[in-house]
Amino acid sequence: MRFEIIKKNNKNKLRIGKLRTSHGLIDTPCFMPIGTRAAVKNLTSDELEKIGAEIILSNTYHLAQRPGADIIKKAGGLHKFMNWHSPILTDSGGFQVFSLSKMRKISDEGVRFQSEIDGREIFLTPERAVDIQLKLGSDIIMVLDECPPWPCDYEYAERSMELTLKWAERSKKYFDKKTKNMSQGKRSLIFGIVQGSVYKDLREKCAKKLVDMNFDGYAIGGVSVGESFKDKIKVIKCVIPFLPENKPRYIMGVGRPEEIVKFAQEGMDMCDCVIPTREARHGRLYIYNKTFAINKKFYKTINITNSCFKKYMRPLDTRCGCYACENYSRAYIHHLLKVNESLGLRLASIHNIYFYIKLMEYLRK
RNA sequence: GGACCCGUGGUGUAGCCCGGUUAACACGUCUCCCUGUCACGGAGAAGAUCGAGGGUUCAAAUCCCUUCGGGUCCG
Repeated sequence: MRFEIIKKNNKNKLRIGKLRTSHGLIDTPCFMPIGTRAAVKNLTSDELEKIGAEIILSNTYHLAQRPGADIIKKAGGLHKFMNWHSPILTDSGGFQVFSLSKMRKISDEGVRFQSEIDGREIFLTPERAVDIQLKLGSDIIMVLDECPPWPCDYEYAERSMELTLKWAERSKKYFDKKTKNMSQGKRSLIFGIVQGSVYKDLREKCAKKLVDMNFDGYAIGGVSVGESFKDKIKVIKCVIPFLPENKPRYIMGVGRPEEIVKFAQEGMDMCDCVIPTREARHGRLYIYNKTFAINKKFYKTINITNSCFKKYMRPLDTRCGCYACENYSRAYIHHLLKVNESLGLRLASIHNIYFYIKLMEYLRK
């Protein structure tokens, strides 16, 4: 078994488990820091490891463009390339179908992007996306999907979901063919992605069909594109009953700490989000409140660039065990960000990722 | 002694020649936003009665005169 549930919470649907990948075990529920371009921005792999990150996420589209999958393959794979020895999940480029929607065209065959860097064409098909991810040496491969925008009318959502299903089928078929001779322990995992926007019947249909294809895990995509928290919960609640108990569930691209907690309590096992790293760079830092009560307001945020921290000589959080809090004051980090010193970005990122990683540890207790 | 240049938000400048609605821009300051990263990014706010005084004009940062401050060149 690649995924094992160790303990279930009797008050809610939270489940504590372990997922076995070709680069070791990860504890779930887990949060995956994002390293789109083979780096979690401003951090070394060593720092990430010390923070306690067990798995990171990287990106097919961006790496295919620069430096190119072949170069990473030549380097000995993404792990070796970036000196990260724990698992890596790679997103397929499906999110770029949404985020770079101005410069791409979708057809049944795949997605044609016009590079935002040099204008050249990048053609992703389900097969190519799998191929690239295999070259990268990804531990968890995501199928190419179309992440539809929000709001999204029913007709579009349906068409889009059907396309995502077709692509999922092609991806799985291609993946199976390419990996049939690999031993179970070495083989990457491949996850399907449930789409269908906020429409219950579409989500349901998509989930059922994907489960029939027998993926190693199932993701819920198409969230965190502008819809409300309630919509996200609604989607999760309608999808989960159709997902197998013994496979990991991944909610893509979320979220705020309180959202992650709720989703884990609904039975989600994995999540990822740019929030801790991006907001760190922009000065918003996460601080736990005195009593860690998971259902109440358990944290606050501060904007470290605010002038009130100019002379604040104590750490961001005196109870936090991160490198930034153990060694530096708010005033120092305030100063670094104000003068655009990259160390500021680094310390802020360390703190926020630590916050998220600790949150998952609390959840697993 | 003579000729000339420059004084505009905290800083650096544009606008002046050819006068016309709430004086523009960059940086700085302040605040907010960020959800499978086009992202050290984005949005907004505060802040100058244009060195001072007078004149011309319906109207002056803009034209004229005086004056103060800073600078350049010639003797």
